[in-house]
Amino acid sequence: MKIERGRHLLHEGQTATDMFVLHEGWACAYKTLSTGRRQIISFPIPGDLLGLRSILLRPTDHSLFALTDVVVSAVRDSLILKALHRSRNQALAVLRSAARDEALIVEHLVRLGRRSAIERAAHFFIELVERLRFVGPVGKLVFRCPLSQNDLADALGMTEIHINRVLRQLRERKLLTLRAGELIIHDFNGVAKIGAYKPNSSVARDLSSED
Amino acid sequence: MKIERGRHLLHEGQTATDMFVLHEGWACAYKTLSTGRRQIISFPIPGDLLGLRSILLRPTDHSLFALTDVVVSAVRDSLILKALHRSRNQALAVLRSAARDEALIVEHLVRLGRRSAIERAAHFFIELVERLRFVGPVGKLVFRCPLSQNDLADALGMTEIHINRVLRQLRERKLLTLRAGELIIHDFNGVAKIGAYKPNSSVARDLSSED
DNA sequence: CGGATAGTTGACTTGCGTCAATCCGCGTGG
DNA sequence: CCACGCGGATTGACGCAAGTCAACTATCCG
Repeated sequence: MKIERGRHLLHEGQTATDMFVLHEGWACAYKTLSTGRRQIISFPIPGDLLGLRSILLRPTDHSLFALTDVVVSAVRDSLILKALHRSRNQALAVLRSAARDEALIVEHLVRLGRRSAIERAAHFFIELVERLRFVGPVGKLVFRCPLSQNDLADALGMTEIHINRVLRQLRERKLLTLRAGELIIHDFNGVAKIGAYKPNSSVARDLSSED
Repeated sequence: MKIERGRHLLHEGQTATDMFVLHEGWACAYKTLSTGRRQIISFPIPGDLLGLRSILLRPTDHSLFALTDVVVSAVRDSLILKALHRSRNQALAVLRSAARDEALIVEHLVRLGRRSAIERAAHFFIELVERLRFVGPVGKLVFRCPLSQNDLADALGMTEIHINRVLRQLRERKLLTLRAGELIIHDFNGVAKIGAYKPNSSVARDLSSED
């Protein structure tokens, strides 16, 4: 099932009947405040499960949005319920996936609460890179990263203008460059240091629980 | 099982074998940064399940700390696994509880990302009051609330000094008073307005899933 | 060429942090 | 009964990180 860039998979307040597995493309989960400001909760990437919470707690508290063209498969809620019943391993897999989501959200919360703008950005990019599973800590690393500065601002709790200044700093200090949808890490260790990044096992998807 | 004020139920990095049901008292879940700063993730209150994530993702990514003397019962991880297997309802109950936790954390994340200090505080207190289940939106409301200004600061992502100033403002504007472990809401609607609080169904514990 | 979308930059303002006292309530022991 | 110490709360002066406002530029695309 293809969804094109700029469309929603799920709207806040909606009563969802299915969740999604993301196969290709980038999405984000976000909430909107009554003032119109947006806070991005997470950026699911291919392989992630989206909207589990939305089928457990209805109506849903967040929106899901396609940042690029996206390929997903929808999973009907009744299927999840069946999976819970079927085998302990499947139930455990669902639960683990939820726990992993939560861990990522908690990490994001800590970023927002207790770090400066540049630390937040550095920490975020390192985590992102780790999630993309290119783990080599040394040398030049290049990734596709179609996030706009506006998206980053809404995720990292700052203004567009300020994330721009932060990115400039990171670029000038030869730490990383984000341009034209491409993220280049010039100095992994340098960025990790600014972000005070602690390697975290729950970031990587747990393969053992997939069947 | 009694735990006295100031003790930990769980340490970050530890490999937990059980989770807890909180019966009496107040606790908090937090993470520590390498700089020594602390970010409080949540304040579980009686009736809440603590540390589900810690038995699913090991070693655990957060600490659990008793803010007051606390009464809990420990639940061995094997029991949870059995519960998953036993009945679809029990599996669903565990999953719902996890989802509710996550919803609360997401709400907290949005607070930190996109609200000013006074908005964060106001929003936090309204949510707290709702969780304590005294729902009446009008009149004078009084609760036990043993959180120190330091705890609040670490939860709301600001300094002790600033939360003090914010509390003073809320007091002077006759909105709420926090003193000597007692929270008094003078003007519920006024506070809710500052916090731009949207009532949220997932805040209240879901009784239907308890058995 | 014009119009939309995203990124950049500068000047100015402000919310919140930092540093440094001081205060208050309370328990303990001389 | 008073002195002392301790943890938490309070206040003031000052500085800075990040927000706001307002252009301006680059790129793409029809």
